[in-house]
Amino acid sequence: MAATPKVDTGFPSFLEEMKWRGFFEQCTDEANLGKLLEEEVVTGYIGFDPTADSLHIGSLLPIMGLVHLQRHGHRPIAIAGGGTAMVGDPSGKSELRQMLTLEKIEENLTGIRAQLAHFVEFGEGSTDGIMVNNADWLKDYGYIEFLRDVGRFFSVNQMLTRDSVKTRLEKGLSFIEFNYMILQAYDFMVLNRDHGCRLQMGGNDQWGNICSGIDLCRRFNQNEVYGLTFPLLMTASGQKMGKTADGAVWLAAERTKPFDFFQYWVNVDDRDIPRFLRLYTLLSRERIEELEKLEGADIREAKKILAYEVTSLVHGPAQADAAAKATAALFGGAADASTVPRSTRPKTDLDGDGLSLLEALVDSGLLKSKGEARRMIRQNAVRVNGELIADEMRALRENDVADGRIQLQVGKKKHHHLVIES
RNA sequence: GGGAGGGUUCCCGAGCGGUCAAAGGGAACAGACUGUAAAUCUGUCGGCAGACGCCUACGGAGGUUCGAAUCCUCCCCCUCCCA
Repeated sequence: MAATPKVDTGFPSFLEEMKWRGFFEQCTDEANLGKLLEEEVVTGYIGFDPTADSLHIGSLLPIMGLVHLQRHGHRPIAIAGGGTAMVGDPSGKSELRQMLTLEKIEENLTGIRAQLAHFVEFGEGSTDGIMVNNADWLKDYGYIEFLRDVGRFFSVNQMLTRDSVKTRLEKGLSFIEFNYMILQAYDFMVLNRDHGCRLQMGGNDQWGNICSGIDLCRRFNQNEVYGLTFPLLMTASGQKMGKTADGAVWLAAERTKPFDFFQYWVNVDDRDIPRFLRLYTLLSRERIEELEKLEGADIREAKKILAYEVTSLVHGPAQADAAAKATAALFGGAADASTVPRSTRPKTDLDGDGLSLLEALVDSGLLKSKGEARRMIRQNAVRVNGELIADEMRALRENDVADGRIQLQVGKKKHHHLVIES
C-alpha cells in the first residue's frame, strides 16, 4: 500500500516549518522530539470535538497542523472525541457546557469525518492518516474498572494545579469536567499503545491535558511521548477566530456558503494578514514573504490570495474560483455576476401589487426580519438594482427585472440576486 | 442538612410595584470617511404593523394587585459560609 508522498515543503523540518508559520507555542521536549522526527515516521494526533455536525474556522488551525505533519512524511491521526464530548472539556470555558446525546454526537461525527478527509489523506499506508473515535474505548469502560486501571495513576494534588482546573476552581467545576483530563490522557495512552502514536498536538489550552497524557504513557506503556501546542488565536481586534454576526464561520458549505466564507477572509483585519497567510495557506515561504511586503491598499491583493487559498483548501478550487469571480463582479465592477448568491422566484410573484421588498429581503436571507429590513431602509442601506431605496413600502415589479434578475443589496457587502422565472 | 446571596434581552451588568422592550458598557449591524481594512464620528440594535397599537420577553409554575422584571408561595439551577 503506497504511503502518502512526502511533500517538498522548502523547510528543513516539520518543527522549523511549524515555528515559521506560527503554529509553535510550546513543546514538551523540543530537542528529542526534533530528533525523533528526523529519524522515523512519527505518528501524531489531534482531537476534535463533535459538538456540531461541522467544524468551524477555529478548528482550521489544528487541521493545518495535521496537514503539515503529513506533508513532512509523518502520520496524522484525527481523533473524534465521541467519548469525551459526552463529558465536556472545562479548558478555556467559563461554565459547564451543554451535554450532548449519544445519537447527536454520532451524527456530528459523520459530518466531521467527511470534512477532515478534505485535508488529510486517510488510508492504510505508513504515512496515511487514520481517524478514530474514542467512544470505541471509553463508552463501555466500567467505572470501577476504569478507576482501578487508570485512576490510580492520577494525583488529585497535581490535577488541581493544572490551569484548566485552577481557573475554574473559583467559578465552580463539576466532577464530570474534572475527569475530562483523565479521559484525554487515557486517549493518548491508547493511541500510543495501539498505534504507536508519539505526539499529541492541540491548542495551548490543552497543555495540561497533553502533559497528563504524556505522564500516563510513561507510566502505562513506559514510552516517552511528546506534546506540541499551538497559540490560541485571537484576531487583531481581540475577537475569537471566526465569529461573525451570524455566528461561527463553518467549514460546511451548507452552513457557510463558499462565497461568504471567501468574504470572511477578504474582510480580515490588515494586521492579521501575515499571520493568516502563514497559518492557513500552504503557500511557500517565498511567496508569503513577498505578500507580506505589501502595504496600504495593496494589502487587498494579499487578502484576495488568502481568501482564494483558504477557500480552495476547504471547498476546492472550483468553489474558490466561483467566489473570486463573484467578488470581482460585485466589488470590482466586472461583468460576470453569474456566481452571486441567488434564489429564484416565479414571475407571478411580481403580479398585482408586486412583491414586497421587505419580504424579499427576508426570504433571500439577507436580513432576519421585516423589522430589521425596515430599519435598514431607513438607514439608507438597501439598494435594488444599485438604486438606493427610501420607501419601506416599495414593491418589486416586473419593470425592476433586468437581465432576468433583480439585484438586491444590503449595506456594502451583502448581495443577492432574485432570478425571475417566467 | 443549616445559613447567606444570586438567576435580566447576544455577553457583562443596572433596575426592585406603574413613566420598562427594560440604564450603562461590550459585541454586532448601518451611514459618513476609506482600501470590501483599521481608527473616528453618527445612527440602529425582540417580533408584527405605514402609523395608533398589538404580541412575546426579565430561571419555571402558580398567586396578590387596576397594574409585577420588581411583592408572596412552591419548584429548578448557581455561588459562598457552616456541618
